[in-house]
Amino acid sequence: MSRYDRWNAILELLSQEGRLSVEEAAQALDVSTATIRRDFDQLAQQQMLMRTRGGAVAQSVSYDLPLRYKTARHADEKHRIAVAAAELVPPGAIVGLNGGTTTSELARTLATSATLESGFTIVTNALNIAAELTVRQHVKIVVTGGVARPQSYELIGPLATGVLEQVTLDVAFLGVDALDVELGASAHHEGEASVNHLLISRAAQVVVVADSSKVGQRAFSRICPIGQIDTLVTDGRLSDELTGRLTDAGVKVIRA
Amino acid sequence: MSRYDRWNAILELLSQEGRLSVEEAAQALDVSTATIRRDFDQLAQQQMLMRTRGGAVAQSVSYDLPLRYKTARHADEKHRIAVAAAELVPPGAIVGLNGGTTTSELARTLATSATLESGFTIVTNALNIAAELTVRQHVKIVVTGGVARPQSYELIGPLATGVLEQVTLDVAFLGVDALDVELGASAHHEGEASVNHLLISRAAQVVVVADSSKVGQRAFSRICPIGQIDTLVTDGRLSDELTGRLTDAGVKVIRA
DNA sequence: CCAGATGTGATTGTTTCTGTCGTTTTCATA
DNA sequence: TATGAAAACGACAGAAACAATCACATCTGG
Repeated sequence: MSRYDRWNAILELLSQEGRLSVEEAAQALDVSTATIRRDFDQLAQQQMLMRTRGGAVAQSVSYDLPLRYKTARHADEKHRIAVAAAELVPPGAIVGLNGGTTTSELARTLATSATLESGFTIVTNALNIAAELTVRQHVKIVVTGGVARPQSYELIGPLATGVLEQVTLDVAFLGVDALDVELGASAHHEGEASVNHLLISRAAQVVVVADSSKVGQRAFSRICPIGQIDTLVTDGRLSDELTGRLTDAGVKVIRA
Repeated sequence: MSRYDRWNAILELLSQEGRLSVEEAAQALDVSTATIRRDFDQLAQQQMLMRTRGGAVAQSVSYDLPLRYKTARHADEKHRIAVAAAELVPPGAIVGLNGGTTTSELARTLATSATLESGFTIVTNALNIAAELTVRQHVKIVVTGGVARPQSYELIGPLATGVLEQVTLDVAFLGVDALDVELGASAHHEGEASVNHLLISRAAQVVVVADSSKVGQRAFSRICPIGQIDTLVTDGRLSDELTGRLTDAGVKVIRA
């Protein structure tokens, strides 16, 4: 049983009862109280719960805490990509993020970054990112409106574009389904592509974050041509050939 | 039982009675009078109550509890309220929901309701509700944009109002911090009150959902006068006297 | 197979909380 | 104003919870 399983179990218990004592948790999960204390502290650090003397209380108004400790595919690559991308953000910046697993990981990394402790702003159309980071006091979360799309948690449609037209971003991080030198960035869903297109058009700088398996692929709906992309942050597995072609097209490639 | 639980209980007793003696509190919570005195002093320091010799009295307006005190309160009442409120929604309706624990419970109830299996639409400014219900295929989720407020997960500000102006609702369910016959509905935070005000102004029918402890209370910022409220769904503990006064004011009261 | 990193449990000293007890302050009444 | 009872305060002690540390087990990549 990994630590993440235990964390999930703790959050599960906590969401049922509203509060949980160190002793109870230790018995329920069959570990020592020292471990539970460590877990509580770490979860509290992530704003998942509130520490009290002798236990912990549920933090948010939502009973159903997000189950964020899944063991995902390419987790390691995504994490490295996120760390490298986070370094591009100066304190106080206004950052745009669309939906996707890589951008979600990036959002977490940004929220826990030491250099950004003084605060910054995230503008996003991804519900999961917004819901997860809302509890962090030093991050201002601005959400586009719109209709929620179940598969990706992204908000799309005219309401989303209406809000995006009213904001300006320092840098937009774009998670994509596919990135091709000729076609540019693309997504599976035309509604997402449309909103993502508008998101990057509001940004002074456009950074695509994608693991190397996405590069060279094409998806149904085009987001933007390759020329609008300033930077690509990907993992080290990207071939030198693809890297060269992207660089020739004017994209700065960072292989984390 | 942690100190925060005790503080919760003290504030709970205090809001019911209006005043509370050291001796009463010590008996009710089964701790020494010394502890109660310490608690009273600490709560007074946080402006949660006013100290008197031998006891404490409630503040005139209720403040937003700091997050750390909050535990799942009145879970059972909230569930019954949610079930009763859900019966007011016909299939295919467009339903507005603001943030709060009661409306969150209502959202879950609506999503699992058998009579609504054919589908309906939720318009909300509550991130937690949106994030939780997005996965349900038969519910269309429309989210207002805006800036996320950590304490309540509500989206507020001009971006939120901009989106709300573009929609029309069949029925709006309003979770409130306080409901008073003279003052109407009110919230702790002026930004929330403003958005909530707009939400109900877009609705053909306005239903307030609140457990009985909220009725007769007043909070900082007014949402709307009592005349704009069509129905109140609350729990069975609401006194006949308060029920009568609300009915006289034109509000249909449902005690679940 | 080893070196290093990570996670867990036990031990030990430290902090925090709470109740008791004695003293001081406050308030009502004579 | 004096007085006595109730309330509040301050100091102390015991208990519970916590933090720091160390030792051991497990895992991982070379």
